[in-house]
Amino acid sequence: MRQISQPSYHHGNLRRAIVDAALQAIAESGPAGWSLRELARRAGVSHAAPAHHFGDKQGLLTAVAAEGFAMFADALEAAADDVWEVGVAYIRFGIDHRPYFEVMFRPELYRTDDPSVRTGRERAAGMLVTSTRWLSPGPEHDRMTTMAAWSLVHGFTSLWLSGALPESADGDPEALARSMIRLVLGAMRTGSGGRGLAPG
Amino acid sequence: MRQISQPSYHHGNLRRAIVDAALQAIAESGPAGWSLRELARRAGVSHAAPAHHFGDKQGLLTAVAAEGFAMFADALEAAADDVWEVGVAYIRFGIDHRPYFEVMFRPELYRTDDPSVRTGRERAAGMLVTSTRWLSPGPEHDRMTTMAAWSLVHGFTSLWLSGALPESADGDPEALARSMIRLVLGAMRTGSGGRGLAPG
DNA sequence: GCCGCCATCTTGTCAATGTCAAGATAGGGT
DNA sequence: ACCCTATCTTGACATTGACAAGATGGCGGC
Repeated sequence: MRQISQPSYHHGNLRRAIVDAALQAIAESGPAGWSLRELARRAGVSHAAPAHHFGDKQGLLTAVAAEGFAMFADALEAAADDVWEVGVAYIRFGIDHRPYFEVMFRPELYRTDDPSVRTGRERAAGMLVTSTRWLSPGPEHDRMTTMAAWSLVHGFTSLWLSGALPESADGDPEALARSMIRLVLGAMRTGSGGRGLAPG
Repeated sequence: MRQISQPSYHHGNLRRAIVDAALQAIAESGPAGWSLRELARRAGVSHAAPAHHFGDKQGLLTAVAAEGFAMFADALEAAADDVWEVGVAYIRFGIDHRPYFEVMFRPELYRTDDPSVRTGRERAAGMLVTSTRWLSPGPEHDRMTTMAAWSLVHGFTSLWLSGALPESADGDPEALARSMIRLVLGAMRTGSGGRGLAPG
């Protein structure tokens, strides 16, 4: 799902190489534990080369966030036919694409008003709204239901990534996530009379 | 709940002043948007003065996290008699003490094995475990129930702080949080036969 | 009352970083 | 063949985190 850019002049495709180096660096030491010059060294170019493509560090992180939101929306849409699996997809994306996720939900790192960021973010938000409607006890609870389901999966992902969950040592996050979603959202549907169809 | 330290020699209480300056700087521009030298300038001391008290930047953030976890555990314990209010207290702490919260759950920023950090974190985790036991459908679901309730309130807090929730523009977060907790955890208790007593 | 101790804080320094400006390079259109 | 322009390099500067060595001043021992 990464955007294809034409081969560039000297390097081949420096823009992509820098973004990939950034993703790797973020995976190794967090979204702030690296320098633009280090990325340039990894890509084998001069220290100021990245600035040409991204302007500054915030510009690079904006590109990462935009790419991340696009991939994220794709992942959610791919599960759209199964309400529960949208939640699982949310969590799986965060864990499988940790560097993207860690940037996306840290708005002070990048320019949240970037058009391509906005597009992806709104696409993902739309998926959450439509998929959780099936769980809501009634139209007047739609917003609250969306917020609750979103909080649940986002919280699980954040806690897992931060290592706060004791379970993160051993288990398989996806199986765990699926159990949790079944426990909570299942209770919401049966317990409060959600108007959704049984998934699957 | 801030730890009391004896007045120091030249400044009065530089350690506290630096921590307070850090909290303010984090509130303004995130946990990485400032420098030790800036804090020193704010406190009116030389650029290397903070290093004496905290060693390095990570040491300062470790002190912030430790203080935060202690306050956090206190806040949860203060609500311990009411299961639902523990969740509300979790969210309220994150929003009222945003700088602490943003550091606490970002383990790459500080030394998570610091003894005083560990103490506070374990105290808070214990509160979550005991308070959510009332919601669990049965002992074999205790861990899952804790994880679900924790994810819910942590996710809400994270999303609110990141500005991702559309509701964060207008409403009162505490009222919203209370409604969400009632919707979800209430459904869990009634829907799945939780063995807890009705709160209040 | 005085003195030495030592925690506290200052000054000086160094490599590394982000960012800007100016120059070099090379592929593609004409 | 030639120039244009995107791409990348080189050079520079202020700022930063960290370290080392020196200055300051309150407190305990006498």
